[in-house]
Amino acid sequence: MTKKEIAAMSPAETEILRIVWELGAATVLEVVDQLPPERQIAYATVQTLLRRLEHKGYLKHKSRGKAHVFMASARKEEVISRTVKDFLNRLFGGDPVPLVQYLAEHGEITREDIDGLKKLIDKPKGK
Amino acid sequence: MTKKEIAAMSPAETEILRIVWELGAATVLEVVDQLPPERQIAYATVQTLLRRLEHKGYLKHKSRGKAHVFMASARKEEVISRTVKDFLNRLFGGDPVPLVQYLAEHGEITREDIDGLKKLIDKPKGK
DNA sequence: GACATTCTTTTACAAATGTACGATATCGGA
DNA sequence: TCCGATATCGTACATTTGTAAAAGAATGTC
Repeated sequence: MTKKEIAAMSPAETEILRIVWELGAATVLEVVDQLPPERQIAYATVQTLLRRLEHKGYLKHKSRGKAHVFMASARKEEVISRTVKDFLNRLFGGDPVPLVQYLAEHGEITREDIDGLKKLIDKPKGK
Repeated sequence: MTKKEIAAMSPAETEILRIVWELGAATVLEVVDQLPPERQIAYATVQTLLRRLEHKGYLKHKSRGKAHVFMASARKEEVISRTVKDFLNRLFGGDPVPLVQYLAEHGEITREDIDGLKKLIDKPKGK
């Protein structure tokens, strides 16, 4: 625990958070329904994960009827930034090139994707 | 634990493994010396991590004098593949494009990197 | 208003993780 | 051969993680 403002999340939590992001806002059940078929975990488990994410500051919730609707609390951009950076540091010592290289070599990204990226770089965003 | 042949490694372990890969082969002390300054953990801790990595099948060791020299046991390519895939699944639902996009937007990868990638894609490797 | 239904809260618990101390073994010298 | 310096081994232990059952509360329905 270095000096991280916000507690890191576990892999399982990460997946749940992603689903909430995807849905914008979601109840426990909605998250459960969104889990990939090869990953069936109990309703109660998802609930625990959501609660933990809220504790850690990633999510907040409000009530809709009896159900809790969870939604992002921390800025997604920032969370992704920290998470990717951390991953990169641990697996590649911080150098992103081997990662992207890996993706390219394994056909995970296509030519078109790359052309798109080029545009992104040429035209620095948000300026 | 789905049906993974080899036990997943923890973040801390991942970092240690990367260092061993980087050095090719290394004693505990050599790994310790390679840790980034902002991450100072005790000799004994590194030892434990190395031991655990060996147990899980990522490393093996042989003795050089009194010291153990650790080196890769599992195929690096494969380990990276699994690790990246898992990360991608959890944080981006498996889609690599947002990840690379993030890297591009944040100046983590440059124009040149991208041009290099293009070559990789155009010329499918190992064929 | 009693019930079944649907949610949340509380509580649990084994396994994994992060971190490290103390005891023991080994090696190179004096 | 005894000593100090190095290393490893065994062990420990508080947290976090992954997973979930059980108990309690709110709701819509006859």
